[in-house]
Amino acid sequence: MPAVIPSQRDSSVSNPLRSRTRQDFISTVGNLCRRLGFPRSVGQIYGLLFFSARPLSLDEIAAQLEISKASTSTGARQLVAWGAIRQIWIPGDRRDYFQLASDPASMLLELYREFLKPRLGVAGKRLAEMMDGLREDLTGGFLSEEEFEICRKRLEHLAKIQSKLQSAAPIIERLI
Amino acid sequence: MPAVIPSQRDSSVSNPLRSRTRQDFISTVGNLCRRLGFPRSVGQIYGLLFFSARPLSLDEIAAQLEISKASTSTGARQLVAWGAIRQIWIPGDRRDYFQLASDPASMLLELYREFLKPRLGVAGKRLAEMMDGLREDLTGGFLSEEEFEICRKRLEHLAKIQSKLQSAAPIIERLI
DNA sequence: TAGTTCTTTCAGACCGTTTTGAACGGACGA
DNA sequence: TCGTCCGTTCAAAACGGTCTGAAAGAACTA
Repeated sequence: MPAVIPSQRDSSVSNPLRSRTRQDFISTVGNLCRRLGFPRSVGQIYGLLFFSARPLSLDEIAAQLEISKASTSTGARQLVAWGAIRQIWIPGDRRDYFQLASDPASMLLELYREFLKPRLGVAGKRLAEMMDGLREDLTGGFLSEEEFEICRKRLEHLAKIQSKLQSAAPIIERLI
Repeated sequence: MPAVIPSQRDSSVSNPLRSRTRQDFISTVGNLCRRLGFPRSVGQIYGLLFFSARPLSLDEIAAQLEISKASTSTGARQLVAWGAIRQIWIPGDRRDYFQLASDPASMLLELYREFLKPRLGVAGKRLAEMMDGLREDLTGGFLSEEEFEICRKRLEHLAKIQSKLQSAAPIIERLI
């Protein structure tokens, strides 16, 4: 029988569990994620690894955060996909270990490229389609001439903002 | 007894309700809001007013979107606070009318100023506090020397990113 | 002051998402 | 081939936040 659960590791190493700052950090990142529309657990995992000097296994992460292995598994894979953490293989150990990726800025870049950038492109197409649709609605008699003109102006204004943002994209990328 | 509910307005005006493009726009903005963590109804109201040539009353908005007056009231006030829409008083009419604010870009600016910018400032203070807390945890024996050093480096990296973003703030503001 | 009209507030219903325990599947060693 | 060890997937529960109907509030008229 196994002597202890994996999370109760060698206590000769000082236990970061007792660091209050670390707890703060974990819950802060957790809340940040929640506000951004991601699962809180994703942020917690990142926060835990941020304050961990060595790679942690799935079981260790789940035990220290007191969340299920299921959440840990999906959350960790999410973070790996974003380039926020790395999966480490330790020879002779069948477990997956996770470690913070070296550069937190690269994660920001990845998130930007995955979420914001594609949406900006889609938005441009979408706006163009809408302008066409608007014309059809006018000829179809679903809009008066006056309404069409106002909507057209507003859509064009939006399109201008969109192209401005899109042209700013390379600047932002370089910034990070 | 009232003859008709206020939303059933003079049908001599061509009815934008039948514009398919408009429906698309409303649901798109609604979904966008939902993804950003705001109520869908807020986006729907904005979308409706975006395609409306004249100011609409609370009742009209609620009726056209088929949502409750309660949601409409809170949502509209939210949008007014962001500068996205304006409240119009029509002499001799006690109802509140709402109209799209002239400049959608100014709403972006307002949202940026209200949400992103203050958070950046708070984040800076927070990181500084954490650095202090980390030192305390070290002297308190809750962290080993090695762990402290690693965490310190990472926190400093974050702080660098934070200050970079904060210094970029004026650039973004000028962009919009 | 009573009555009307319109907006806001609030407790509870409701909905979508995250989280969980349990079952599954794959890889390894004996 | 069996038993063990891990990671993933799945249905269902739990949670958090929005939406609603009803009641209260505010502003005005007669």
